[in-house]
Amino acid sequence: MILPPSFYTGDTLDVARNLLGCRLTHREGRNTTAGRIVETEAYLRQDPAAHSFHGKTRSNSVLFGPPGRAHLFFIYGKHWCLNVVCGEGDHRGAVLLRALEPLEGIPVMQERRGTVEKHLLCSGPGRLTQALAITGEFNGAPLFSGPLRIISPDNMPGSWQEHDGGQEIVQTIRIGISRATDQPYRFYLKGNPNVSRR
DNA sequence: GTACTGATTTTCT
DNA sequence: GAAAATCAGTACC
Repeated sequence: MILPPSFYTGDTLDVARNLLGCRLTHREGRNTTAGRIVETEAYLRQDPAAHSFHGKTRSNSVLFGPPGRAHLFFIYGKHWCLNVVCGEGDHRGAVLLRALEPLEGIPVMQERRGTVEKHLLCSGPGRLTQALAITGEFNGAPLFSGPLRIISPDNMPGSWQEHDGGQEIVQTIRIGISRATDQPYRFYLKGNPNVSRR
């Protein structure tokens, strides 16, 4: 089932954890690409590392809008990164999708990424957007309707953490930031080869 | 396998 | 003008 808007109004850290195991799909005619989310990072409202920390600007305005939408930002002159807006009011935050396990449209991903190695297709925030062809045009797009969607795991909702037969979740510090580096807001599925870094 | 470095552009702490 | 939630290539173990 498609994750409903209400899923995203929860606590940002819970959303980051519960997104693990869910499926991100991009449907574009015959080129559907999809992957299972295996790594996320949470960025809270009062978080010096968050892009929203210094207030609303032109590029981050989506972070101040309704939850359940995509926020795309361009970084280091090359890469698009995909945030999921979540929380409500003062608790609003964002979840950065950092890595997927490729599931659908793998040949298309290989072509877009310029490699056939499965573990290099979506193992990083810039890599997964390139593999699924997600760019700035999706900034503000909903994740519960339209071409971009996040689907819950196939079995019972509420059992994300068990759905892989006791799949363990690792919680640790975030990557690639220079502020609030000691906060354990990164989550990934233990042992998954598609995680960007151990 | 890890470690270092350059690329390239958008944004505004 | 500097910084940025990154990646790919190269060097070396």
